[in-house]
Amino acid sequence: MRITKPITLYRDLSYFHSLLKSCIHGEISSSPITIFRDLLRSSLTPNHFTMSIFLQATTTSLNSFKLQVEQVQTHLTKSGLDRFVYVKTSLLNLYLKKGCVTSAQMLFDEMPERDTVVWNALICGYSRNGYECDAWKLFIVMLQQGFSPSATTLVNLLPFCGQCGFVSQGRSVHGVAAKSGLELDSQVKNALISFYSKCAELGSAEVLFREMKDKSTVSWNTMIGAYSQSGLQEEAITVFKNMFEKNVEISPVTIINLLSAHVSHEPLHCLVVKCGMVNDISVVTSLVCAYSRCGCLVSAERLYASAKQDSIVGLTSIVSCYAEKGDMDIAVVYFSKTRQLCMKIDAVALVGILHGCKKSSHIDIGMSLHGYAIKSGLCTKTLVVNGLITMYSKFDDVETVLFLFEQLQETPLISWNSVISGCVQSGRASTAFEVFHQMMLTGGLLPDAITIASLLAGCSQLCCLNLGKELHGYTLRNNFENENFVCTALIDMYAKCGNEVQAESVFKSIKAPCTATWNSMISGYSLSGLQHRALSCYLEMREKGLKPDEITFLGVLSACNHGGFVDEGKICFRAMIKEFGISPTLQHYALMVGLLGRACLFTEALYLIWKMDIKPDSAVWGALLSACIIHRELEVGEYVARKMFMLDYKNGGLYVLMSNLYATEAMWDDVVRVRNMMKDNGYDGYLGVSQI
DNA sequence: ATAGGGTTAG
Repeated sequence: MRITKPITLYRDLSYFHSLLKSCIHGEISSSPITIFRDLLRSSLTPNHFTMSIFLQATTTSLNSFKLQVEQVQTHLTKSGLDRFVYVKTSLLNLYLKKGCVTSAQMLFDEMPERDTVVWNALICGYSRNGYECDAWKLFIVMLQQGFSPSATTLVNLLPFCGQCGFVSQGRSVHGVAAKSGLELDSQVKNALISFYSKCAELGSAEVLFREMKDKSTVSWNTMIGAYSQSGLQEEAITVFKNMFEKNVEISPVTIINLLSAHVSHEPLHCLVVKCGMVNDISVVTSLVCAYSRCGCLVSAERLYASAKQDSIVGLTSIVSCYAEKGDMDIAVVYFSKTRQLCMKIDAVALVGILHGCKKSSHIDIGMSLHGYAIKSGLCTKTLVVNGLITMYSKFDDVETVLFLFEQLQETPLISWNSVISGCVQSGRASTAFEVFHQMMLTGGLLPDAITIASLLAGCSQLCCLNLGKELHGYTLRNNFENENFVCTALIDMYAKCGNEVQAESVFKSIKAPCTATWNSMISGYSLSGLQHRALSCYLEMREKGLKPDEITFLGVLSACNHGGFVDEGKICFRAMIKEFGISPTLQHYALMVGLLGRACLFTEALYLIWKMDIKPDSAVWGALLSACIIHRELEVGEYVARKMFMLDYKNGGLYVLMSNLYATEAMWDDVVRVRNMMKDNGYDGYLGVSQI
């Protein structure tokens, strides 16, 4: 029989130190607090070294509380261990990690001596907690007090200089780097490349990158990211190819940056599998986003489900995609999942789902999301308020839009733009102009292409040619003439204000019009009664190799409708479905039915309606009914009227149309019957109100 | 040090 001797561990300070170090590297799951308590229970006394490692371990672990930090500080003061600079630095880092900026600042102010590491820690902590200006001021004080910055100092400063648009500050960091020789440091160089690319100085970034001799994976990634953020996909791919040829190791960030440059995701997915990155949550999340962005929601959801970890970003991209499509039921299910998983919903996640509240049937979801925004405190974020403004303008609730806007703490241009376009879209163009006037008086902001495009849409609505011309002048003075949205709005404005010649001259001045611009010209011609020109414009567009979309066909079909071009209309309608894969909307059907009906092709029109894969609305039936009245087609007319009555008995126009039809046939009894029906239902035909 | 989800436009 063998007796096993119990193993007794020799537990000295270095044993506890190595345990705590394992916590920092995430090698063991036990909490640093537990280890520290064990240490105190043994007869050992922690020294300054123990405290420093313990504090670092606490900073990395997620489950420590403010109360415990204060206990630690008391312990340090009592034992006198806080006289060591690096122990205090560790404590400072802990405070900053927990967001206790004021405590950290107090600690810093009380320090009798400081080294570069402490300065760096506070600069970094300020910028991480959103106090970028204070970080910058602290850097100045540091220089004034004669401390030399280290590479870490500069590397801490450059990211927020890039993100917050501190262009001149970032340039002076470059100056400091050049003077001190820190420019040679590869981390500083990478940070500089990133800074310049964020400040739209891609040229400077390229020069730095080209001159760099010791390019690391991070340097290559940074350059790929720089091109991707500027929308230069080809250049991003070229950098990646070079990187690959030079056998530079790729990292998850390489893949993420390529995905955000909208590089085709299938080959990248293969690469991810090959390189064994399938367990990297950031890479998988980016792939989920790429799949949902291109509408492959099934793949996105499957991939998301396969991930080992949940992520708010991946879920948000799926939610946003469903919301965008208008599938609010599914979007809400996924959004609730986020909450069930106890994930912290942030501004981006909330805006993603808000974006989907477009129809009046979504008003309840929208309002409860607004309630959630208030409760969670997210309502203070400009991003969220902008999202709410857009949502309420889709509900035509201009009063709430203006109320929300007034509550904003800061009003960047994008918020003004949201309100202005919101008012226009709600049919309140004159309010939009009032808001714009206020912006010019108070904001110190200048309108951009988006402001102008929204205001031009307002001019179209009000038929206000003079204002439109003024805006046209502004676009010429400010070189907006190449902005697609502005050009399109200009053409639309001139056409709707009856100035077809100007609309055409704007169109002809554009070097490479996009589909939307062609669309506005086609509809413009059709609106001005130039149906033949509308059709030739459509043909010209196709000759140029541009792909028509569903808006194009609205213009084309309405031209055919007004011109009575039945054959052309049929050809275009077929081309739209067969050649371009566009499913007709209710508006397309209404135009097509009207066209057939007016050509007396009642059977064909009825067949088209019966074959529709969506439920015809009163506009579709109404188009046929109008044709019946023109051609005194009583039989079809009565059938259509019954359909319309079942669909919407409140439609006053229906009764008027029907009584007119009976009147043309001198069927006076029926005229009286319809008029009585109208009175009984309380719709007396006076529902329509003219604006002019 | 590099990174993924987002608000305004015809």
